[in-house]
Amino acid sequence: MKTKGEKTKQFIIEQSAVLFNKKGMAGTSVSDVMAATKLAKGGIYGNFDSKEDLCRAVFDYLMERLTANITSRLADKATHKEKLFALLDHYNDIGPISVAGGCPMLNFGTEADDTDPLMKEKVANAIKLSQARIARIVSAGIAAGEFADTVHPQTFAVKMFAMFEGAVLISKMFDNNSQMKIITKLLKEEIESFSL
Amino acid sequence: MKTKGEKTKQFIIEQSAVLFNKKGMAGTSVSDVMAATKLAKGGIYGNFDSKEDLCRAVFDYLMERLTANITSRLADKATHKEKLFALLDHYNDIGPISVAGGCPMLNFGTEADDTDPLMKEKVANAIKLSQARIARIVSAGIAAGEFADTVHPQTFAVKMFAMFEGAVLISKMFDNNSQMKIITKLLKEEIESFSL
DNA sequence: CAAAAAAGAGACCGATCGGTCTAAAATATA
DNA sequence: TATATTTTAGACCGATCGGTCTCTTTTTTG
Repeated sequence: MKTKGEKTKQFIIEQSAVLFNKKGMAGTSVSDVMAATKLAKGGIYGNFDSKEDLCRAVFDYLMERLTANITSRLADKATHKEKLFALLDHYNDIGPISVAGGCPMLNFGTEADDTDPLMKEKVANAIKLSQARIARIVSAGIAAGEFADTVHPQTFAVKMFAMFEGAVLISKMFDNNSQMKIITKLLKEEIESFSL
Repeated sequence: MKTKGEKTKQFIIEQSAVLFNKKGMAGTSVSDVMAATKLAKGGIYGNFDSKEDLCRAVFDYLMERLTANITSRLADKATHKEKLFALLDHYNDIGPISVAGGCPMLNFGTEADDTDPLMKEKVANAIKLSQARIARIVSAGIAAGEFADTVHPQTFAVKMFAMFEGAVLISKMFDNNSQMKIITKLLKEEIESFSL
């Protein structure tokens, strides 16, 4: 059974995740976390060595949630085209309203790149995994005879991922997802174009 | 003639631009700016009302520089295809090494989106201008009979810009521009495909 | 070159930063 | 239920935050 401490630790992560994703790592203070959790200093530092430590846990948590969300969306899809479309819809949903501050890879990555090498590596790894998921679906689709074997899985993954991250940034700045919709549409057309 | 104060103001902006672009707005302190400029508090606050004020000036400066750089790159290009290619090369150059911390729209935009509405609007406007420049070249290319009139300038601009911003993020996280090169290549192929 | 104006130095401000530590409270073990 | 252990509150720490203000220095103007 879960010990009290572990539950509190998880609670802190959950309550502060949105904060860090919205206001950034440097922009979120430990006092902010205290306010969000209604815990005192001791409650925070009894569960985390430092603010940095908490930041890393938060990023991991956000990526886990994101992955779980995607996994569940793809689970019941029969064809690989449907899987790719479901992936598109997922981004289409999170991009616009910035549900919890938008894509953590974009948020944490942009802040970490010149200041926090460890976090930077975590983000790099998350990007790798995200792209690998796309490439994997395309590969499987080719193997299943759904997609033309002229399409290069890794290249398409790079393209799709880059387009999305760009679209997330744009959608957030404009406070609407009109451009995200354009990007989604373009990618669906491209997927159709290499579908057999 | 330029007054001393104006020169100092410009000097502060130039010296602190890289700092803000690298470490972020929240992550850069006034002391950092003092160290970079070798000026005392009075020197900074005599020229800027607040740190926020300086941040905005820095963003404007970075965008001006970026625009000037692009303008000069496109100046001597004869065809619109060449202009688009020159634009691609520009991003290919700044993307990888993160010369001065990478794209300011990405850096400032990501940080500002949930915390600084004024900056957010500045970034949104900069994105609009960047996309408009691309769309304008494509439109002119169609008018000049260089490009097929089936291509939609605005849609292509959205796509190209999003792909680039995504590629900048990726390149920074991986500390290399291999994916930026892929993105560049894909876009060049697409431009070729609608060239007559 | 003298007077007026602008610019900058740096002491100082209260608030807040991330983090530590002890003592009390809550929980787990027996 | 008594004891051992874990967890949390919150006072406290020095450092630093963004920002102000006065006084000196430098620059501009006549």
